[in-house]
Amino acid sequence: MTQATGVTRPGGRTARTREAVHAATRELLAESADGTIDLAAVAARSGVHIATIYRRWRTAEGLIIDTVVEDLGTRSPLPATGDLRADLLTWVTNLLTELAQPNHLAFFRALIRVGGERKNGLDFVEPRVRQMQATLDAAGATELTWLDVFELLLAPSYTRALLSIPMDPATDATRLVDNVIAIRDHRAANA
Amino acid sequence: MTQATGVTRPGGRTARTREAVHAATRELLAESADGTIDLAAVAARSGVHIATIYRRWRTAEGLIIDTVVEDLGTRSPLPATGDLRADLLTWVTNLLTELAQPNHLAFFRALIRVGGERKNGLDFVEPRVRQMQATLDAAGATELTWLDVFELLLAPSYTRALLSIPMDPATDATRLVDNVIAIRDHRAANA
DNA sequence: TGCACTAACGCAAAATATTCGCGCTAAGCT
DNA sequence: AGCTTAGCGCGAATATTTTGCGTTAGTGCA
Repeated sequence: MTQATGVTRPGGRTARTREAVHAATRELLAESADGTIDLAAVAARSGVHIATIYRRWRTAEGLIIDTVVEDLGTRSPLPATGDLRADLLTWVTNLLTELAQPNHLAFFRALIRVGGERKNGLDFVEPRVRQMQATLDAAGATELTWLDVFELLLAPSYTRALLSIPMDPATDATRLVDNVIAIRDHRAANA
Repeated sequence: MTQATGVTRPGGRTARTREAVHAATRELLAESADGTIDLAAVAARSGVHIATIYRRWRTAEGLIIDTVVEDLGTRSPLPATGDLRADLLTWVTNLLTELAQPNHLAFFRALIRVGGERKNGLDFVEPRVRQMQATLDAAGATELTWLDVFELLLAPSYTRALLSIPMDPATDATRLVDNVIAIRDHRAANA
């Protein structure tokens, strides 16, 4: 025996397969109106056999998550100028605008379908929250934590998008951010 | 022609079928660990042919929503004593406790899967919000609207449950309610 | 560099899941 | 009581997902 068993082979053909399927998924997701993709179509467009897709990603949701998460890494950094209100406003406005895009909604929808079974959903939200922490630190907002950001900004934004409750990025972002500021001031006063 | 066409027939056999399927769904949902049900199992337990289930409810999600929504009507009323903080605390603590139950989680998950395609998700949340409005009115909290309740209490609670982010009903309910009170005070001061 | 080992793939068949066509039963109207 | 047809059961057709098996090609080691 010249090689240990159970070793993965991420390079070569496997990498090409992965990239081809991801590309096809991105395209079909962009064309999809309801954030759903047909695995048979992914197989046809990517040239990868459908059985391979089922074996590697198990479900359409898993494939969507895997694909979109890859994109999330290549985001523009968040503002951290020290002006908490302005920074948050920029961030939330961007978020609400993005959530109108069907593929981001598809991502979160897929995430929820997978739910708590395989991964902790927090693992996906955490990178965003981590970036946000830098904005909080720059503003010296020691009264606020990532949990506040999650509860006051992320959760309402995503939930409204998921339930198709219509929203106006400018107006809604302002109210949500005002809430954060009010809570911060309230805690600072009671400290 | 002695009868107009296109008339539905909700009584008799149709009603019996509906009830049998609902009962089977409730049972299987209670037994299910991940909030998923097998339509073949529903058909077997209810004695209703599986083709009928597919025809009437289209998908497992539709069936789950239809079943759980029926139960939601038979809830205990919310407290509306005029003590806003106490009332909200009772309500949110109950909500967080309920969300730990798998079948309620299954409901919301199914709701999101159906998403914006068939119904407006707000239609399901609206009854809860309407009840909550009575609590707000009793406390004379004119600074707050249903949207604030949705954004500050409902959205964070559901999102945390959906993403399997662990929570402690007592601690988390307190913080969420404190946020609402702080925002109310803040708006009252700036009025 | 070449060889041994086997992970990952393609293919086709099997197993499940979903939809459809058709006749029959019985709900609801007159 | 009679007539019409919505809604159901049944079985077949179609679509989706899984599995077994032979082949191809990464990867470590001599």
